[in-house]
Amino acid sequence: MIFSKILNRWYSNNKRELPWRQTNNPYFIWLSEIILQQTQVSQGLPYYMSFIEEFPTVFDLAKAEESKVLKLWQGLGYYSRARNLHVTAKYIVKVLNGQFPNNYKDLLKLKGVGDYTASAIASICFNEVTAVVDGNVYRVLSRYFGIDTPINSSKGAKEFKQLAQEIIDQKDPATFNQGIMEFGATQCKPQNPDCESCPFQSSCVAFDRKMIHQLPVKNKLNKASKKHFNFLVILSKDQKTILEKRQGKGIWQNLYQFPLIESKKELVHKEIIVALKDHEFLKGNIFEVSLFNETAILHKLTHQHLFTKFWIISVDEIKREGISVNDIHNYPVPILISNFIDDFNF
DNA sequence: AAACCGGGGCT
DNA sequence: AGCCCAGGTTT
Repeated sequence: MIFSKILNRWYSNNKRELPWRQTNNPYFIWLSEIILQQTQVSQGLPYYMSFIEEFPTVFDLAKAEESKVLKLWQGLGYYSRARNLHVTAKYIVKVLNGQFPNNYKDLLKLKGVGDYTASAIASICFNEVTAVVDGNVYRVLSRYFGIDTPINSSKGAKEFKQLAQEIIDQKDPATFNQGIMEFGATQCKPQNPDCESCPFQSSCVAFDRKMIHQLPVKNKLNKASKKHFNFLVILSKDQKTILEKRQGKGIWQNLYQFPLIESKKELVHKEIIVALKDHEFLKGNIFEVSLFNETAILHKLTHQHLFTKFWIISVDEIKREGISVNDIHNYPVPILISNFIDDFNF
């Protein structure tokens, strides 16, 4: 029996009921696909619910302030997704009169939409025969066909895209695409795949050769670098503090944080005092410094390990523009900062 | 082609 | 500690 036939049957018996599977509206499908990039359903689902409630249409999203979009995205990570989501919403409203692109080629022009997302929207919403290749599809195809090309190489990307395009169901690409991803997510899992009850077992190359655990092949990634973050939590007698908006290229762009001193080595109390003397908003000011967490908090990102200390700095008054500590919850902040705000009991 | 970009969950 | 995840953009 052909691949897509078995897959279709498996999917109709095993698919999860998810909110974005109740619709073909490209706005909702686009939103769900952006949220689910690099993100598991369990993590993304509550964010999807918040977004469709707050922004029921692309017009509502386009009207919003970026900081509000980032606030709603807070904790989900890869914040360029949220910034691009907002940029694209405004583009669709202002340039395309609210009309969503209805084919792969035009979808690909949207910021934040690459090959995977364009294929997903084009197939699910418009029945276009374009195969999706996400982490699940890589895994399923590499195992089923016994392909050991590294999936995180440009050669692998081409090879698997072409293969997926060859076996996709021409009549129902939407079900095929969603089915193969769902199959990878819940049955042909990275660890402990359920081969015993798998409908593909008899024709799966990796199962036949006992190679399930060796596939897919992935090139090694670089090790995470280590950095030390010292956040300056400035508190004045009139209950004000300072938050700064992160500018530039690096992580957490356009999110807010306490003033930061970054260093390659761990800093102790004495060194912080020295560094503070030069700080513009403390120069000539009398202040006291205490350390909130004696041992640094380790915040792990994919490419960076951040050893973090929060320094509590008491001053009489904040000369520079400060914010009331009561308003601190309104700003979009990295989860690292958000956790501190909760622990500190602002 | 390689680097960069979060955070949570599992083993 | 290492690996995984419903990828895309920048360099």
